[in-house]
Amino acid sequence: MSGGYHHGDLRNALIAAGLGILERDGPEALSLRACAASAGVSHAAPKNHFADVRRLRSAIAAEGFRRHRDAMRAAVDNAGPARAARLRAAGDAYIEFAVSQPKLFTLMFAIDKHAPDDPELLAASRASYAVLEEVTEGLRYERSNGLPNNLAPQLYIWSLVHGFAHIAITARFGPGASGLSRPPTYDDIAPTFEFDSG
Amino acid sequence: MSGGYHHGDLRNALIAAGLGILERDGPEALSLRACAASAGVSHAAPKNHFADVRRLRSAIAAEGFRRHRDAMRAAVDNAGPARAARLRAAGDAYIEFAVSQPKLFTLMFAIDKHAPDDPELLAASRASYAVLEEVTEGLRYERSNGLPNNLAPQLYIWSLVHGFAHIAITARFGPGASGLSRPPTYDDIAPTFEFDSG
DNA sequence: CATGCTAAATTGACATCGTCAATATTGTAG
DNA sequence: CTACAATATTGACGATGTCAATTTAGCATG
Repeated sequence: MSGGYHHGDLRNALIAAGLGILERDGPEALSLRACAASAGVSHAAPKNHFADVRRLRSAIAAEGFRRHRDAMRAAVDNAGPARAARLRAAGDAYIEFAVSQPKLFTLMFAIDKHAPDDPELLAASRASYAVLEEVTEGLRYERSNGLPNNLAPQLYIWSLVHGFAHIAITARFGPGASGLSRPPTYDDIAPTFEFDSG
Repeated sequence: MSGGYHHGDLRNALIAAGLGILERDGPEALSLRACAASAGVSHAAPKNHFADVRRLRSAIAAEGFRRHRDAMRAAVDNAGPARAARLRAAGDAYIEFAVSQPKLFTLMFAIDKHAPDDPELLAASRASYAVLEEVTEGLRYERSNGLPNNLAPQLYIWSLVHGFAHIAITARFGPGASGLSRPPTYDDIAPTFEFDSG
């Protein structure tokens, strides 16, 4: 079946091609036609699997979120039972993923380039967030500055980690490349937190 | 001079047109030709002022950073002398800017769409960061979790605020729209900090 | 085995975009 | 007044997303 008129698994082949093109040539080169060519099919073949370019990008972003989740999942599972260690492992994996694959990470959060209603992307991103929820469960969040404690600690941690990762990638604005001469880690920003007893 | 063969101030007119198109029709519509048409000139006229599309986007992003800075500057100047109030004002302005103009804010940090060496953009972004540096000066940053304190409090605050703003805009991944039913503010994430005496 | 249906891929076309080269126009310095 | 430099126009090219029409292959049904 391979090489014939019918590809067999063109949808996944296009996603794989897109991941390669994105990594190699950047987001501007990530076109429907380039993916088609890379997969060895004609320029209009993707139409049968993706309604438009946004759908293809959404599918690639969804694959990015799955890998993002897998990276955090593996790191957490490898971190032992201590909650602080698990949180740190997840944060490290989050940042490491972003820094090692900045183009994919950027696409994952480039909402303008997505299909606004892609259920696969929604599910994949929620699965990724679920790991953060898991490792921040039972986190106590006390502030002594007298301000109202409006936000869940999950969102606090996520904001901190995500912002740091995004800034490390962008490296514009402020001291170049976040002012670090080595890869950034969760320890760089880890705030003071305590878990509930147990 | 207006309406004639020579425009007079086409460069700024194109930036203004671009800001309008970005706000109204989104980043996909922000094309060189659309800006030219909106400014009432032919499709190739921008070539005399911007070498390519990336230069135009960089100029628009630079204008975004100037407005971003002005918003924080005004908020800080309006916040009185208390350091905590000034920090809060800057953080609020940062987040408010991002939420009220998400497309412009996104473009400002969309490094892939910029000219990598635009000095105007670099200067504008640094000026914006300078406000954050100012309001975080003398901030004490103590952590009791035994982790190394690697990062300057400026970068910690910036990561937190930027991440929260970016997440509030993206609103994908995790609880919809950051789980808030009202506009996010700096108070939502303000950590416990103290300033040096004085 | 033959037949027809359907999914999937191809070709060809079109509008739009960024970019370039050639040309035309204007303002201004000499 | 004249030449020149800056700026704008026109026309063209390749690349892209998308659509319509067509062709092919796999599969079920008789």
